[in-house]
Amino acid sequence: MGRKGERMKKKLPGKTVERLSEYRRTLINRLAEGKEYVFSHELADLHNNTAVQVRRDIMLIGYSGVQRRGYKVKELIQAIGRVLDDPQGQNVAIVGVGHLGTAILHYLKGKRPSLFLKALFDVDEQKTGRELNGVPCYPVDELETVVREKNIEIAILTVPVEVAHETTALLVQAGIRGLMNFTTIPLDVPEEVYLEEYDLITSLEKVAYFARS
Amino acid sequence: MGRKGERMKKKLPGKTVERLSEYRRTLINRLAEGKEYVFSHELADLHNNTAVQVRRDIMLIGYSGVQRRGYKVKELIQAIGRVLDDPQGQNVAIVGVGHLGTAILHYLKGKRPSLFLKALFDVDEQKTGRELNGVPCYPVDELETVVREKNIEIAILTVPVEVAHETTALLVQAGIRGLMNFTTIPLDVPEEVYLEEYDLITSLEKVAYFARS
DNA sequence: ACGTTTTTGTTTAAAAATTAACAATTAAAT
DNA sequence: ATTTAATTGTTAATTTTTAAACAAAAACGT
Repeated sequence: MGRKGERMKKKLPGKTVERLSEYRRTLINRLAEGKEYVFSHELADLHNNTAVQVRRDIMLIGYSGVQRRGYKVKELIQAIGRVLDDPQGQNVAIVGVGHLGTAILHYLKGKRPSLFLKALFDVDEQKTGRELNGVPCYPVDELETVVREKNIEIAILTVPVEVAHETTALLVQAGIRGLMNFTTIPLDVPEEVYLEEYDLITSLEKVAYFARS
Repeated sequence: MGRKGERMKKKLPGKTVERLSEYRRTLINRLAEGKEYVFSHELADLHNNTAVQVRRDIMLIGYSGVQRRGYKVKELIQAIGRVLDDPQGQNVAIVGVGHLGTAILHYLKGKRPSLFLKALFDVDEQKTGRELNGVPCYPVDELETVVREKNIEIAILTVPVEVAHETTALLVQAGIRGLMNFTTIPLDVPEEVYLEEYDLITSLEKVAYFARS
């Protein structure tokens, strides 16, 4: 894959991507506070990691700070954006508008300018056929049509666990490219779909384990 | 720490703990379906990882399967429980009963027999002073008292981001041992408190990044 | 102007996690 | 009974991730 000479941005390590996303949010806050420069050790302290880690992450995206003054906040935000954000933006849907779906709907609203929350899906007729928090909600029956028409690349799966597998099949069928799974069972998707599993119970059990003496 | 001869279970790698938690849930389902044995490659297929990884994880908890027949489902569940679960159980609270807190409240209910959801906290007087889904809800003012009285070790933080830091300070003050942060800013806690950050936006940006070609 | 200090960028080393390799064992097949 | 195939347990190798080390550059103090 990727013949010699072919142009092809190399993907960053997953952990680095996560950290960059976190740095960016902190930086946006700092910028709003009028801070012009930031040192690697400042970012490190704010994120419970080391200055070296921060510098390395920033090095990987090809941005350079100025020695003895740190990184220029505004430029660094832009540099992270060039790597993390798609220039055309990416369309997102939330599938399953229960408590969790609703929470995410509110979280996301207006947070990331290059991620467009374009559709919600639910089976409850109370919810479909109208907008929730400014986003149109469709019946799951129309999922494939809507996903294709609106060119939705990414889905957040917050349906009840009983229908998780069948809903995933629908999404894959509709040509989704990325999937965040918040249900409590692992999913199976084709290789070309990027899957991120997030299991609440697992996280809690992990905290419980390490919180013990 | 840990003088020679002192009994002291060594902690497992975090990743292994996560996987064990996931295996266990799958195993519980398999047991309910009447399956008596399971092969490492079956578990692997269900969790998008390799048979070697599964065997290695199981090896680390000191359980042995029987060759050519796999692992005995019931025993493996118990073996995982001996490692992950506290014999006395651990008490948990959710701080912030918005959509996310409510979602977690419903998720958790009756899921893990050794994690006891003992209290909710909120500032909204509509919610406090009564039970929600069978769990008593207290005003945040009473946090320290209730946490100490009920011996709550673990807190799930689902408050609005603006009060995340101050609420964390309250929890630390009250002697919490583990903290799951669902707010969108990183927290700072003393070393003795185990902190797990889960950032929704970061996860979504990661999916967006890797979903791109 | 010149040395000192601070902070970056990058290389090298260390640690952690994953994967591969394979001997040992056991059930099933012949 | 003997062979064959399948699966575990564990060691070794690889890869990935994190941390350490340090030269180079730039602001600051004198």
